[in-house]
Amino acid sequence: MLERQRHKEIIRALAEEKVMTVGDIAGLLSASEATVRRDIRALDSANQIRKIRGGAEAVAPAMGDTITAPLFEHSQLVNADKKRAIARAAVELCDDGEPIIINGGTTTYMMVEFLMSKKLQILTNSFPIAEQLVRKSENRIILPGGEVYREQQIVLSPFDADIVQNHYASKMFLGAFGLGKQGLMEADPLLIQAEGKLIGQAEKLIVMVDSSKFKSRGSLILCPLVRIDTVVTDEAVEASHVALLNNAGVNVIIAPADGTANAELHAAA
Amino acid sequence: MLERQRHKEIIRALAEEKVMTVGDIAGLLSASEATVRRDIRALDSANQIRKIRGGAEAVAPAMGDTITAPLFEHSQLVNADKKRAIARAAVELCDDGEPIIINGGTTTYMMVEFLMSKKLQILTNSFPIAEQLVRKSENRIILPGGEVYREQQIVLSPFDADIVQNHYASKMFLGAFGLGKQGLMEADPLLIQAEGKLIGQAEKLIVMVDSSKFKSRGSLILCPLVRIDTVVTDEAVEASHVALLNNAGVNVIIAPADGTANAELHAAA
DNA sequence: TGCAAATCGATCAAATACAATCATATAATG
DNA sequence: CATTATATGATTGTATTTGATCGATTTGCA
Repeated sequence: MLERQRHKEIIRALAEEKVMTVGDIAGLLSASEATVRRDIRALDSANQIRKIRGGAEAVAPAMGDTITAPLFEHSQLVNADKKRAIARAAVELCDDGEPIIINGGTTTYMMVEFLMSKKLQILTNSFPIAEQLVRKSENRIILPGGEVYREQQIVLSPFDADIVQNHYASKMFLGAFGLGKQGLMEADPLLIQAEGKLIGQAEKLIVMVDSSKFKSRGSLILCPLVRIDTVVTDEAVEASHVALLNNAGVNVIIAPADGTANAELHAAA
Repeated sequence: MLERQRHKEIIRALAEEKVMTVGDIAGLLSASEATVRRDIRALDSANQIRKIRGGAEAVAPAMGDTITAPLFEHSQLVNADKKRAIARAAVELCDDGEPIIINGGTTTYMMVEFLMSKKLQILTNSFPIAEQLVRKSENRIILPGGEVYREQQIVLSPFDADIVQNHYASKMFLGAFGLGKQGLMEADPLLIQAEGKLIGQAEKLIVMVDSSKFKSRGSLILCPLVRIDTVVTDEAVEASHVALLNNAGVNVIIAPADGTANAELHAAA
């Protein structure tokens, strides 16, 4: 049977059964389990079905149209591989059930892929992150109140009284425009405002920056280095930058490019 | 049996039984108690059910216009044509630029289609409404802070301090579980709280109920009839119900079934 | 209050499912 | 026809899940 036929049949069968085991599907298609696993993986990455342990399930039919429109444009493609590796390493720092905060941005958005199988309590101002995780994961999602800004894709309110004040997390993940000895730099005043609100509600700050961010500078200082607990970056980072961070008491995790090996930890002095 | 199947089955069973022991669930699933405990813990941390000593209970005895997830698709089909007509008539009441509030629910969700071409300032606790309008319209979308409840598809917070306090709207649109001379009825205490928060921030209440809602009753009174400014319903509504509402000072708009003709206004006495 | 029964979480061994790899079969290409 | 590319199925080692057991904790009842 052709691959295309199998895919169609799997989707059709799942529309009825909702959930099927690998064995069930293999029997239905008269194909080996290995092939079925490959089909499931392919259909899952195409968002046609959802891969679960033991088999597959139909994608949760939401109220409206199924949405797969691009959430971000260009900047997501810049250093995408590195950002993905960084995101993977960052998610590995989380334990199930842990309350975390995720600030909006293209780098942190890459975490979604790895958060799917987690069960965390996630407070995020990122509308796309919330959207994906509400639909496709079992994480508890908490949103701050405010207006949804389309350009930045974040939820932000100019008011102080917000339920964010009632939440506390062990870790907060955030990207940045630049990172240097002055601290964490940002360029967009709106983002500064959004991040500032959340930073106070987390114990440890985990900054996710690809190595190019050590060069670029933002005009606005978000927080000093000492406030940062860990920086997750990629292999291309210079040793001097790692040393700078370590001296400021910041741990540095270098995410492996291929994602197979373990992340390398450079503990602060 | 697959983990996901068990989870689904547990949620489904709890929707009926409200509360079950670990042993009951283990028997139902033909699984060991250890496994059931693990499932309960997982579903509890995902906020799908609540873990209690000895077993588990449903997280909310939710019914009414805001509906539990599995029923959501189906209930959207119940009276879909009427709900769509009602939604169209409701949206026609809005002028561009106007600040409005939309409460979550299947009836109000039908407004999305007609809101696409509008440019309103919309405060809504409905996650799917926000999702659609953020992506496909130019309306300004404002969300209250809180957790996203998957069953009800709404954003809700147990805390009082919320940016909702800083917003005011000329109109609030909401569905209901029932509507009678006692007032607007709802079934879920949590929803009462959520709706109550929003109701205080709006000048005029516009209730959207198909004619079947005049029969059904909720156990909880959300607000008295006099608080309601307008009721939008369908052609099948009985004259006595219209009279009842008019006598209480409530305007009644009857949405035409085909949507071509104009809505018919029965002004209050 | 104190005791017994029930429930819970942690731990561990067995069962199961997984991804990766390799060999074979099938199809496409020159 | 030979060769390359692709798809399939089997195998292997690893990771996850499951169910049983045991001590700790909580609950119900006297």
